[in-house]
Amino acid sequence: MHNLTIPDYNKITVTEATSLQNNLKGRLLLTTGTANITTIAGADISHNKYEETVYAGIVILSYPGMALISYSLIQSTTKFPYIPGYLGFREVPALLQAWQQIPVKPNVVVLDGQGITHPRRMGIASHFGLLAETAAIGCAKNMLFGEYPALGNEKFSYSPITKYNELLGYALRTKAGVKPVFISPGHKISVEDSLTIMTNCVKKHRIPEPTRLAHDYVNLLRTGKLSAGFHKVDIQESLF
DNA sequence: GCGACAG
DNA sequence: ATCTTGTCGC
Repeated sequence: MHNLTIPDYNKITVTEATSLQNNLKGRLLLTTGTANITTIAGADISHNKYEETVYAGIVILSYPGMALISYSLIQSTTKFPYIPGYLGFREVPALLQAWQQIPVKPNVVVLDGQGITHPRRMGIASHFGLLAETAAIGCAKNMLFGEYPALGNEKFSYSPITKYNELLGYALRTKAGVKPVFISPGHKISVEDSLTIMTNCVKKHRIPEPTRLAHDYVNLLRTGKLSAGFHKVDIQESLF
């Protein structure tokens, strides 16, 4: 009585997609369940312009050390175009494929996009978290929904993202004088913990390590420098 | 109706 | 997102 069938995203219409988002949002859990986090993943998609082929990847790092442990890469295709507000329908299917070939799942996954800072609270992080049944956080480079007051120019300055007086996430300055990133919980995590966790993932770049490395690795797959599959990283090699 | 609009 | 050269700053 609570299970709904997930349709084929290659055939779904935008109207049906909106309906599914409204159904899925009722299942969101915005409290943190994971007591101790020792591993965190970053997920991202890469593709060549005008092509339906997508290169998906999930990298797993130690937390809070941020050392690369392993990564899962997969090549797939999508018919769903990029439409603001519906990113999950385009990227989640391929990401779930990459997720399935990971033998030991990470404690939390960081997605490149919004979590609940979305018109129907169903940004890609919430969408992925629900379907993969995992804790997930959205870390976006740009805003989609909500407002935030100006934040300080110093590193780690932050300000709340709200909509109709409801706290949805935080704008976080990861480097002094640089545009902030936008954090929001996806699923199975709280707004406050999302900010704390992402703050611990910041190293030397504007983009926190999980999605930054995921982006680098899916591009290595797309350009043929790495092969699809699950790979373990033996020693601390600093490819990036 | 108009403007905005993750990747 | 991808493409693409130079350039400014730490």
